[in-house]
Amino acid sequence: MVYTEKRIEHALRQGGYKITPQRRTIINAIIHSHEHLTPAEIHERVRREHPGIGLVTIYRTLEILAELGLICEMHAGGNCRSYLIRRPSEHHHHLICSDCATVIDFTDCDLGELERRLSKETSFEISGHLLEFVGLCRKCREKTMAG
Amino acid sequence: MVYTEKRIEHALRQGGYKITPQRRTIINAIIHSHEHLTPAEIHERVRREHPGIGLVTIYRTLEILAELGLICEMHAGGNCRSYLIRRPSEHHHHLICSDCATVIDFTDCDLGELERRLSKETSFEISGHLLEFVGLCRKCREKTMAG
DNA sequence: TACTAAATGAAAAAGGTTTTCAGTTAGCAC
DNA sequence: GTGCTAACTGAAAACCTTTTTCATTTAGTA
Ligand SMILES: [Mn+2]
Ligand SMILES: [Mn+2]
Ligand SMILES: [Zn+2]
Ligand SMILES: [Zn+2]
Repeated sequence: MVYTEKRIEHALRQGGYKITPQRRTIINAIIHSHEHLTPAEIHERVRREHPGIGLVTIYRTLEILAELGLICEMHAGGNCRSYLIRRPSEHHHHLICSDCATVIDFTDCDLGELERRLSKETSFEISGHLLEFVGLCRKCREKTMAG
Repeated sequence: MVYTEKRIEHALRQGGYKITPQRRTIINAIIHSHEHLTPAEIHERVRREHPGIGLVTIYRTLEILAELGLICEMHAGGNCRSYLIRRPSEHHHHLICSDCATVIDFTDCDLGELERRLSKETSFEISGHLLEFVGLCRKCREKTMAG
């Protein structure tokens, strides 16, 4: 199941939220990006099509979309959240170099069994997970050796 | 191998950093807490013993300790980082309720094989990982059903 | 004891996020 | 269509966390 524009609008209506031009534009920006976007980045993109839109509106819309489980919130280092549309087929994780911040995506996390066990033990209904590995990439390791 | 005060001080010296009363107090606060502490929380605790210490000093010390790999940096929701001393024996992860923010710790993540494979495929030297599950706890599920 | 690089704290600056509020609009009833 | 109302928007201000700057102090060493 992939979240299309239509589906997302339906979910919004279900939740008692209105469909506004601003929200449509924001949703589109997130759907059409395969990158994790920060609120500021989304604002920048949305502005091209909808100048005058406020950054506040981005925040408010993101909050609703996250609450409805339509987008994933990510927390990387620093203090920048970023958001990605929830695409089950593109579920992925990150391997991050702690030195140069290079990011490598990987898709197979294989956490199903762990998830089932945790769910059973804790009575949680688990809806998602965040997995990140941190380490040193080859370049940075070689740099360290040399220095 | 557990990070004791002595060991941490040794690591600091190795790195060319000085041991100050302020740093000692900060390290102690982190060592003696089994909770994840935010910089502000650490400041609050450290103040009791060392009034007048600046929040800046907390930030600067945390940066060094993280750089030396002596503490783990965590990124939960919101924009609050938190830190925990690195205790290999207490390596753990979180299951977080997206509604009421209840946190349940779990220890067995079993990511060794995945880590080895990623390391091989990417030539990264992996030093750590972050794993969090998000879902709804029983109480919140029941609340939703009822409402 | 004297020296120097490193560390500290106050204050200001910088970011990111949230709140407030007056004006606007989507969705619905008629 | 017309009107109504709750929801939404944008500007500005408030809020919080984190970083930078700079004058002063201190740890570690000679
Ligand atoms: Mn990615
Ligand atoms: Mn914990
Ligand atoms: Zn690197
Ligand atoms: Zn809950």
